Amino acid sequence: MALHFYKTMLCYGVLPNKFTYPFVLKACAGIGGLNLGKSVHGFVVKLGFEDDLHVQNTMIHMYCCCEGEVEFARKVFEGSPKSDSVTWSAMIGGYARSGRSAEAVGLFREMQVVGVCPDEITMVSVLSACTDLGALELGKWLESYVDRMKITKSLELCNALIDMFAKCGDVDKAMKLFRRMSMRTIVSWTSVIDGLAMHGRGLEAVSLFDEMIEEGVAPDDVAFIGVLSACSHSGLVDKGHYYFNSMEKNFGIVPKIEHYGCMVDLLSRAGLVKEALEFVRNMPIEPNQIIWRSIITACHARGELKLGETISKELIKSEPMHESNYVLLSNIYAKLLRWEKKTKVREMMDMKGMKKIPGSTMIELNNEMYEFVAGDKSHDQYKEIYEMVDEMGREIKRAGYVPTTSQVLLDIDEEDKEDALHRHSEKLAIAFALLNTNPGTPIRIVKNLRVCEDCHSATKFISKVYNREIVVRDRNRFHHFKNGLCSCRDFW
DNA sequence: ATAGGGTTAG
Repeated sequence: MALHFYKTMLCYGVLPNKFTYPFVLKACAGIGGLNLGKSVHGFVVKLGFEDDLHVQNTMIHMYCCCEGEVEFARKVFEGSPKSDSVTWSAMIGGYARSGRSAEAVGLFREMQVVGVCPDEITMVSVLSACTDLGALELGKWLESYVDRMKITKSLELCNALIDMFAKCGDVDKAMKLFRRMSMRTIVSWTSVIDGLAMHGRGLEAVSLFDEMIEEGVAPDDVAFIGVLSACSHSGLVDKGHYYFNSMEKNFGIVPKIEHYGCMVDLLSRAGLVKEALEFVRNMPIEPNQIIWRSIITACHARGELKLGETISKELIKSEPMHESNYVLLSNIYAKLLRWEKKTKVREMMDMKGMKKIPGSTMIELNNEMYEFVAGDKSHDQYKEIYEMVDEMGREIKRAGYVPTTSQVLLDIDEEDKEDALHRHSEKLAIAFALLNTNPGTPIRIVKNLRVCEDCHSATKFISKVYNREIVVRDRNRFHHFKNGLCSCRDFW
């Protein structure tokens, strides 16, 4: 609409002024078309408004909203003669939304060096980057910074803090903040329910959801995803059915593919593979690949290997360029000890020029994020780290650990497989943490994929042998390892 | 007169 008026304005020969452009650029941002944005940018330059701070700020925002065009935004940002908190927030938010969280945090640090004061919106943007990184220490520092600088704790800022604490591994702190809030929206409730769900505290999540309804806050579709995934991560099958059925009946919310996905996941994880398949058959909408993958994972876990193989093959046919489909099939062959078939899957991937997404683990130490990938030797300390990994291996074996070699992708002999397992990124990160932190300090790591069976088992032993609490955030949820046990109770 | 922000299945 705004753009329509702008075009009409130009047609009639009425000259826009510098106040016009923020509106126009904002409309472009909403559409996200790069060419449109560029042509408006051209007009801005022609008319000489490019040095106006407001125009620049909206221009940065506009480029950030065009898919994958943060670099254009960065150019405008670099070229701005003046900047204020809005300029920096727009750029930091742009990086955060495009998954370039480390750069977002870096820019926030730069902002302080330059001496521009962040406001509550800047803090929301940098907090969401921090959440993505899983950097709890940074998050805590940001919270204290907000207090120190007397930045207004707006509702959105509180929500961002809750989400940060929950996703950085401290749900109890998230819960405390939530309880202290005077005003809460559905977003506040959902953030803390999701947080509890991720930590496997399903019963608490469910009771909070009930409390929300009692308080008269109507759940929306996102809140239902939260409560259903809480049921799924904690094996609350009956409760899951109850909430799913209540969606339409009591709240008039038509379940979407995500909700069906949660239900399939709930049944699959609970080991009810047949029921999950039955549920898929009766769904009124087409199941997607996510749903099939969660069934295959269940087949793998429950030993329904033939069924898993059949579905995997179908999935590869319909989505041949998705590497995780091959990984699932190859894991099934590994469990069947069909190494030749497993190698074939690997060859299929190679032929299509695909690679397994490398597993990586991040860890925060002394205000710095360190990233490890399997077999990584780029770190200064790598010799010590590998020695520590070997020592860890010896110590936990003595405590009863038996390596789970079936998930190693390569067809190599048992000893080499064990070796490959020892070089998994999380083991490197844990060794690095054991070397560089004081005894008894909890270790927090963030994985980009799901934690593998062997690392899960090894980490349990490490937590006992080295007397450390180890908190692992993987792609789906948290694992709190303590004294040889994991909070997921091996259910994940 | 104009600009930047929070929750989403595996």
